Amino acid sequence: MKRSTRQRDAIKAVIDSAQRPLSPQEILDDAKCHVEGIGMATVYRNLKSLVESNSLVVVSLPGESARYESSGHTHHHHFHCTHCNRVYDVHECPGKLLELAPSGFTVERHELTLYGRCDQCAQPH
Amino acid sequence: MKRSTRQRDAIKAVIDSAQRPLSPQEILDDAKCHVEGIGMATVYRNLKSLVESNSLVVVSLPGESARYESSGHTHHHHFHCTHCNRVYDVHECPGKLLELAPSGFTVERHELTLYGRCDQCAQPH
DNA sequence: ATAGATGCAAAGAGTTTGCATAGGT
DNA sequence: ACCTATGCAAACTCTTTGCATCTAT
Repeated sequence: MKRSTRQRDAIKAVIDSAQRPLSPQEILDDAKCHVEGIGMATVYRNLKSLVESNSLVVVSLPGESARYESSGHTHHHHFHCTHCNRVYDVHECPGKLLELAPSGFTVERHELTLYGRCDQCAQPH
Repeated sequence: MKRSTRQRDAIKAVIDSAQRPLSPQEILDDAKCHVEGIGMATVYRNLKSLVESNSLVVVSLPGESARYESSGHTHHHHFHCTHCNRVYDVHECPGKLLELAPSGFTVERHELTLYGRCDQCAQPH
């Protein structure tokens, strides 16, 4: 039932080759290099179905709209550059988070977002 | 320059007396009990200025639109119960987050959200 | 009296949906 | 040939802004 189209292939290719989670707009811009004329509605529709089929995961950061990255990545967090607004993967994890919650609470999952400047936006002097 | 109006006072009162961060819609609904006819634009305008004057802080959780709570709380994180959907404050903090980012990156701030079951929703059986 | 604040409605920004057509199988 | 996927535009939701009016000082 899932057909292979140039648009869908381009969207997957763009996300799979990205080193960081991409916004729908970034995906559209990159996909246009592969398929001229591709529209935003197609991006959104494919993102939705690719998430449903577990090919992609949604990256939700506080106060941000959704970004998307390939599934199958190991547990990681994100670094949000306050200057260029790009989001990077952070593979380190503080761990020991189970103990942070009040007693009686069970921690199943956690999300950590770091904010600051990425290497390309290092603080000017 | 900042005048005291019934609308602004109502908005502050609603947030200050809340036990949890409130969405703009919740704030509007509650404020209508104090000032009939108050509009959403007034809520947004006041939220913005109250945040700028540090009377309120924005609570951003992944995938959620902004909520607002009184400022003056110390640094804390949030526990989001996956069962009852309530959000609790978590005052513990893992610390040592500066070292998690890739080299060349500067960490200025962080947000941590824990997901699981709160004490009232403890795993059945 | 004056300048900031309000309510309404319209404008934006981001995302979703309806519909006719293109295109995979 | 069939039926899904696409592109466009309109619809929707959330938030912001323009403007005439109101109101706290």
